[in-house]
Amino acid sequence: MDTKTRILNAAELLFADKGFSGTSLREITSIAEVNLAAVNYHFGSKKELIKALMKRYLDVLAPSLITSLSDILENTDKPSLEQVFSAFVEPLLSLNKLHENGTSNFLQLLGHSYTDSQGFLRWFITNNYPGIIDNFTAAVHKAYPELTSEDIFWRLHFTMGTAVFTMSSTEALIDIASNDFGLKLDVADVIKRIIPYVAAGVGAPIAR
Amino acid sequence: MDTKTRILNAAELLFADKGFSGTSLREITSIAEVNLAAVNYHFGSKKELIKALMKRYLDVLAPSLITSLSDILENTDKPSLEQVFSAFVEPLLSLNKLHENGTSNFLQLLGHSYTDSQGFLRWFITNNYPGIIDNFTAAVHKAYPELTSEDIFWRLHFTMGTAVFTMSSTEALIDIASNDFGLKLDVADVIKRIIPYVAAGVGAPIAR
DNA sequence: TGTCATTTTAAACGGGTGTTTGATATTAGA
DNA sequence: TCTAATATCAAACACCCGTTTAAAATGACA
Repeated sequence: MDTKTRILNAAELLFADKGFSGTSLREITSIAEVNLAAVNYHFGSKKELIKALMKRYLDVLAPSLITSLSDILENTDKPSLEQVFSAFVEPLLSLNKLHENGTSNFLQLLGHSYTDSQGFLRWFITNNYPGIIDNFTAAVHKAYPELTSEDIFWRLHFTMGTAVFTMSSTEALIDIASNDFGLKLDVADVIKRIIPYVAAGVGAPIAR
Repeated sequence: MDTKTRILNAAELLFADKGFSGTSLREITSIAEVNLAAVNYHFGSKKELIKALMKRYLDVLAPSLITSLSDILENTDKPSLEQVFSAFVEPLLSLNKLHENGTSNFLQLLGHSYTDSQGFLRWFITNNYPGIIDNFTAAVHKAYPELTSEDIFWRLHFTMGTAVFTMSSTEALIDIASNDFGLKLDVADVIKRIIPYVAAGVGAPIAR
C-alpha cells in the first residue's frame, strides 16, 4: 500500500476516534508507519489531509445518494418519509465495502466536522456537495408538502444530529445494548432502528 | 468577582465555542484576566476545571429536571410524549437566569463532552446524574407503555443526539436560518422546534 | 549504466501546551 | 501588630505541536 493511502487510513481511524484537534500528525504517521514529513509532502498540511479524507468518502457517497434520491423523486408520486430515509441506507452501508467500518467512521468524521475546527469543514462540505441537500429537501417536500422549506431545514438538521451522534457513540451503545439486553447488534441494525424514529420526527405535525 | 468564578466564566465561553482540546489555559486566563497558574491552583488541572464547569450547571439542572419529571409521573395518568419532553424546557431555559446564554452554553458544552476527551465526561455525567435518566425512562414508559425498555434505550439516545448535536451547532444553524430565511431565532425557538420532532420520533410505531 | 525526478528520511525550527516552582503579596485571626 | 494561612505572580519546566529543510535513498527512463 502506498504512503498516501496508509496516511489516510491511519488518519481516518484516529480522527474518527479522537477528533481533528485531538489527533496529532505524529500519532498518525506513527500508526501509518511513515515518516512525519510525509503528511506535508503528500497533502500539504493537516487541513488538506482532513479535506482529502472527507473527499475520499464524499466522492463515493454523494453520487450514490443523489441517484438514490432522484430515483424516488422521479418514480414515486408521493413517497412516504420511510421511503425517503431508506434511500440513505444502501449508500451509507456501501461505505463498508469501501473500507472496514467505513459507514461508522464516515459518520463519526462528519460529526467531528460540525464541532471541531471552527466549521471550516462544514463550509467545505456544504459548498462542495449541495446536490445532496437539494435532493433530500425535494424528496421530503414531495413526501410531506405541508412542510415549509424552513421546517425541512430544521428537521433535516435534527435528523443529521440523530445519525451523527448515534454513530459517533455506536461502539459504546452496542456494548451497552449487549450488556443490558443481551443483544448482538451492528451498524446496519442501528440504522434500521433510526429510520422509523427520524421518519416520524420529520413527519411530526406542524405546531403553529 | 473572585478568581475562581472569573476562570469558570471565561472557560465556559471558550470551551463552548471551540471545544476542550481546542481551548488553551492561556486563552482562558488571558480573558479572565488572571494569572496562568491560577487554574492549577484553584482547580488542580484542566480536566478538573472542565468537571467543575459542568458541575456548576448540572447541580442546578439535575434536581430541577428530576422534580419536573417526577411531577409528571405522580400527577398525570397517561402523559403525552409532548408533555414529557416539555418537562425539559423550563429547567433548561432557567439556566439563562443562572448565566447569560446559560442554556446554549451548557448544551454546547454537553455536545463537546460527547466527542472531545475520549468520553470521560460522558462517564462523569451518567455516573453523577443517573436520576435524570431513570426519571425520563419512567416518564416515557408511562406515556407509551408498548415501548420495551430496549426501544426506550435507543430512542432516548437518538433524542439526546438530536438535542446535543443541534445545540452544539446552534450558532451556525441560527446564522444559516437567518441568512436563508431571514428569521431571527434564539435558543428558546430551537428548543420549541425540537420538541414535536423528538416526541414524534420517540412515539413512532414499533416495527417488528 | 548514468541521469534526473520522485520519495523518504532525520533533524531542526519556532512556537504553543499543561503544569510546577519559589518568591511575593494579600488577607484573617490571635 | 505580628503571624500564619491563603492567594497571586513571573518564570521556568519538560514536552508536544505543525511545518520546513537539506541530505539520502529510490525509482523510472534514456
